[in-house]
Amino acid sequence: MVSKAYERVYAVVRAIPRGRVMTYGQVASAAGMPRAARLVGTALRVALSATPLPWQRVVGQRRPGFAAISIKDPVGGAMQRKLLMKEGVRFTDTGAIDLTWFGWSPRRRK
DNA sequence: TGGATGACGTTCT
DNA sequence: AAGAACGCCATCC
Repeated sequence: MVSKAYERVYAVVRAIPRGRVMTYGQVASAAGMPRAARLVGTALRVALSATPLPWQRVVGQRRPGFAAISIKDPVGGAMQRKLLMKEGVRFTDTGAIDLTWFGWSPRRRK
């Protein structure tokens, strides 16, 4: 049984289009929990073996306009990067993602 | 019930 | 500029 909070997180993540990404904080806000960014990470970790989900499209905000892989486990992190590159997301030489190109705002829907 | 735990984010050194 | 320190909050034990 999955909690209500997690269900909302999953709903937001499922709405991220292929080739775009959202930060944990953005997902939390969109799910109605503006300050629960950490919960998003926990929810996705649990979801790995629970429900099919484009979990790779959620990344950590590093500085305004840029995000990066935030998974601690190096193996999982490498897999996420691989999946994102495969769907067209480009990484800078320092491993950052330009949110002005690949960021996604569920409100603006474009 | 209470304290520990992060796939976070912001602020302060 | 890099790193430590907090604040956050649903779950876990």
